[in-house]
Amino acid sequence: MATTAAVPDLDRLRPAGTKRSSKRDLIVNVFLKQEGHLSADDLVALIKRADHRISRATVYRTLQWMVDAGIARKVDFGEGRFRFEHSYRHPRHFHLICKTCNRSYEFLSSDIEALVEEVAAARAFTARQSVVQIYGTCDACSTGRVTQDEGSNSELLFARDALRIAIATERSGLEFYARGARLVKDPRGRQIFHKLATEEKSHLSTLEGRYQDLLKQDPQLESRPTFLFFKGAAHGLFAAGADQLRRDGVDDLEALRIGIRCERGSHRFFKRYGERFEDSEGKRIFLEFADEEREHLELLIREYRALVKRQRATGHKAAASSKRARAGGRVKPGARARSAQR
Amino acid sequence: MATTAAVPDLDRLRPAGTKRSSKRDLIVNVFLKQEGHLSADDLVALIKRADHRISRATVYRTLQWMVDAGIARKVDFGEGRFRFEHSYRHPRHFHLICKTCNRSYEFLSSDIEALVEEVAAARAFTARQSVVQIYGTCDACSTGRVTQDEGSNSELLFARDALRIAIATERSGLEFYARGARLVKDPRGRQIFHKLATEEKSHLSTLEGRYQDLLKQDPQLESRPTFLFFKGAAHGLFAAGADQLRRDGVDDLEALRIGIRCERGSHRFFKRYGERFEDSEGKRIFLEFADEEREHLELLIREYRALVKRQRATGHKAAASSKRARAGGRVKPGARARSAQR
DNA sequence: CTAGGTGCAAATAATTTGCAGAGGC
DNA sequence: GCCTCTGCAAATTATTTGCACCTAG
Repeated sequence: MATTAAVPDLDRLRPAGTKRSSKRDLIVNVFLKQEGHLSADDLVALIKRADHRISRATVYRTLQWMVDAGIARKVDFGEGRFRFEHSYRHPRHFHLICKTCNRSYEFLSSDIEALVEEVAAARAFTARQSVVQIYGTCDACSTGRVTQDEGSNSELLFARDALRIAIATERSGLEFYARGARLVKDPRGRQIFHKLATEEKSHLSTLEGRYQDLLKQDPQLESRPTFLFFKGAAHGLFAAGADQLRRDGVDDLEALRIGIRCERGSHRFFKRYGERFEDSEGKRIFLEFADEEREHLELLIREYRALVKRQRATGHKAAASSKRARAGGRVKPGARARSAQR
Repeated sequence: MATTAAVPDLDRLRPAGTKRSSKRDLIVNVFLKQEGHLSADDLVALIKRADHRISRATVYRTLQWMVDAGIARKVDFGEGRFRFEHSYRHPRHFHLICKTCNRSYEFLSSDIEALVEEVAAARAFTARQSVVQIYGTCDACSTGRVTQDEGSNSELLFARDALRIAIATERSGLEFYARGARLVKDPRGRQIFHKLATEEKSHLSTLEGRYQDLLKQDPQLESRPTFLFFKGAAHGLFAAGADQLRRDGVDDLEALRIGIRCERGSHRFFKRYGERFEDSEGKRIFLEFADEEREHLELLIREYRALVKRQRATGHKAAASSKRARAGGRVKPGARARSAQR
């Protein structure tokens, strides 16, 4: 309910050449105050209660208008009629649809999205949108337990899960740098890892603070079911990196390269992932996190170059590392642009 | 077209208490001779051509009848009306839907299915069926190239891809046993691995022969796009096992245990996977493969026990291995029953 | 004043149904 | 002969539209 309770003042994002009207305003407001997936008929019934002189046709026309304005999204659950859900600040998602009670639940899975993209690519198909619907029986219906408050808007859930993912990544990053600081022998190299571990720790506490703030907005937020399913890329990256650090024969340059690889992957992932959403808190979280990862990346690259230079000056291992030095150099800040792509 | 061209004589799988009728037979035959996704109206048009005295209502009634009989499946591409596709010997699948030409393409992704199951489980939702639709523009429409012969029924494609997966798994199994035969020091242990490598090799050639037979049914079969997308479980199993073999300190018992783990995982996967399909060649391929894996599994377990016994008799490493011996023993043939669950 | 916005009733579109006659077993 | 199948026309359901009138900018 709290979702878009306050009509986004962006109510004026209305389609060009469109006039304001009190009836439409009423319909839009009633729609926004509801949650879930309303059929045109549900909405007509609600509207009639508020003002029975508003006609069915107007409701249909307004629904279409809302879809054009980006306030509503038309969804088809195979019932032979359409339903409408909030679209403003409400990320596109997938659905679990209970055939017993006809309620529907939302979720997002970046893992599924990634596979869908792969399939489309394999068939040279340009995917514009995808629909994933799981039909069956919901928990409430199969256990007969009370209808949980499932309410909670997905904007909040999305932000919560985005933060959880960012935090998990940050933690494994911290673990990576902490281990690096222990394993690297060269005092200078150790110092770099130390510095980055400190950085990560501070980011981590920022993120955790933010997570706590979010929880304040809804006391039960933490206990609500997962909305964003995700195992992808970034999670495993630092863990894998940490494993690599443990292998013997890892010199300081190599350790830095591993760090660069991790940060680059992480940055790309979050950037790309954040970009696919409509304006929302979750989107912002991903993009800001991507930025922080980029800063680490740049820091690592600077240190890497400095180290290469120093070693070259000393003639130390210079020959053995020069090829790789160039490989690391490829990842200069300018690479940012490329990261939006695939 | 060739799909179900010959009306499956199983035409008599018609719903109980139902009589035969020449009109219905006609409609069913016309439907089966078509391919793709027909709307009720498309079918009416086709029927009218053959016998214009058949009414629209009868076509609708027959469509419902075919759905009940398992000959047709009702699908919804969000067009505001339903379409119907073959269901007999035609595995459930997902769709790529071109908004430009309105054609739709089929695919199956066990990877997506697995994720969908995970999501459902996380939400305590009992999934009965799931829909995955990718909307966009198909290759033909975006490149303007000729309409490929896409025809080819999915029964064949499914069988082809099932075989490819089985072959790939068999290959990696072969690789695993071959490596085992090289690495294991104990002559007896080496012999076991050798034997299994030989087994795998013979299975492999059986599967490859079968693959060749399949190709004969459709000269272009091999070049058609992937129908079944799959990276899952079994692929990586043996590869991971092979890696483990390379670690030092792997004694013969340990090597056998690794083999057991691989075969068990592989067996479970194929069994479970085969079971989720309707009767089809692909289903059979998966289930037969699961059986072969089970035989290997049993063989390995027998050898494992024999080895444990021998070592115990010699007093060799007996103490160190006894705990693990029991762990291995858990996997007795009776475990077959359990593998269907999960 | 003029281009939207709205109500009402009629029009579509896809699909279903009641009923009387036709046909399979 | 009984019960299902069929045609036809009318009914239903979800949604759209034509048209005359209303109202914001």
